[in-house]
Amino acid sequence: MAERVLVVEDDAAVRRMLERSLGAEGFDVTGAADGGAALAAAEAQVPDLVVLDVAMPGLDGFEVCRRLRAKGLTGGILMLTARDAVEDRVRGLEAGADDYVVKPFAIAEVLARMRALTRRGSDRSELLAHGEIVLDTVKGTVTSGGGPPAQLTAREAQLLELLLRDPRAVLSRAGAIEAIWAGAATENIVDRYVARLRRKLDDPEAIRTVRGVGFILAP
Amino acid sequence: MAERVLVVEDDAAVRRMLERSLGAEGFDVTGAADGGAALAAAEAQVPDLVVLDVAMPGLDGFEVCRRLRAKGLTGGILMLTARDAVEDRVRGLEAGADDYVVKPFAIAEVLARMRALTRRGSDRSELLAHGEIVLDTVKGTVTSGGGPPAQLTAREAQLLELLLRDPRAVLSRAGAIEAIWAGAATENIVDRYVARLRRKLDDPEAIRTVRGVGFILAP
DNA sequence: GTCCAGCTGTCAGAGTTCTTTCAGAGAGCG
DNA sequence: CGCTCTCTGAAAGAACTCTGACAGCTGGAC
Repeated sequence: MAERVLVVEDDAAVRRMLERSLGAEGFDVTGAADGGAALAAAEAQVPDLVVLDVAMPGLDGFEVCRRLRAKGLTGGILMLTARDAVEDRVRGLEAGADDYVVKPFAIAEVLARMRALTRRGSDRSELLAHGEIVLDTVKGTVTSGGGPPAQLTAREAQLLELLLRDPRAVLSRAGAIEAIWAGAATENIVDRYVARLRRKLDDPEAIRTVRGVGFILAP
Repeated sequence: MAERVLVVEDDAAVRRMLERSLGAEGFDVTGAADGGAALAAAEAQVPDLVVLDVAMPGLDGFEVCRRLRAKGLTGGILMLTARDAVEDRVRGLEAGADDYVVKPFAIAEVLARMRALTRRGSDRSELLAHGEIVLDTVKGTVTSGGGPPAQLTAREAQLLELLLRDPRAVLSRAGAIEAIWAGAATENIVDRYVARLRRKLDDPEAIRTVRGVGFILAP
């Protein structure tokens, strides 16, 4: 029922982080530490999606990707590539990958790309809601309380999406920065965007501050 | 044990099909043919999930949704909307629905979304309870006696947690100061926070003073 | 190429809330 | 009654949050 995802990444810390995040999103996650393990795992149980690091000892990501496709894997393949390796991306796509995310990546971005890959063929537009707030994650617009839709910027939309994906949990500044800014930003940036969202939502109460912890959507 | 589902759909053929399919999946299904019947059924037995057709004569799905929420229904609401009515989806979500499926729908999709709804709401907060008091140690909120949750400050929450972790023991001032203030504070600080907790718990008796010894939760 | 507009991210200071102490009022006990 | 222990209001200081200002960046228009 849940989508099966195979995470292929040799760095154990990164792999565990991905496994945890994807698992929390409802994916059924399997990890593999190298190309050989990845091929074996894909054989044992065909995944719906593969998240594949390019740089690995032994079989590299391109080769794994090619072999998976050669075996007839039709699911989406998302590659993780280094920041400045433009040609790697081309090679990855040529090898049969569907999309790529640049390292260091924001979790939110990986999730968004994965959802885009699983969505292919389904006609579902991307709406996320909680209370009066409805976010269109494709257009990047929100409506709240029947008012006219407000256009959000990319960051604003990511932050609101993060809140909406887990509407009863407190989102910590650190968690938001990890998910959206890949861990590289001042904590104050979260406050800054929360303030902008509160203004665009036209309701300062829509996002509450939990002092010392983070932010949470009003129930 | 089984989740109670209320299916609200005016087309008898579709309704019966849903009832049969959901029943086969182990849900405990009740059907309603119009908005009025739905509200009555929800009153009689609060459902865990509601599957709600938007287009109905009389009270439409939006209105039913709004009224269910107004009555305090917290369970998931899944709306069935027409294919090309994006606006309807927004309206539905704004009215308090949690998700939607486009008609004509695949029964598998309805099931998948229903399972997603039952799975969610699992906000992995840590709860500590004793008697009527329930402390959420992540959000730092308490509810006591069914009232609305009160937000605690960091220190207040720490002190209450200390009491709740060993609800039958008397907590001495020295012990509390050791645990929370690392031994560096005036003993009076404990009295001060006990007083605040008594007020926020809305029950001065909830924490008793053991003269000459310390404090203990009421049994 | 240059200009412009909008988006991002940082900083510092204003604003708000929490923490802690103190002193004196209040309550229990012999 | 007198003593000790407990409770509470006030207030200073600390911690946290919010916001205006600003500079860098990007992408599009000309």
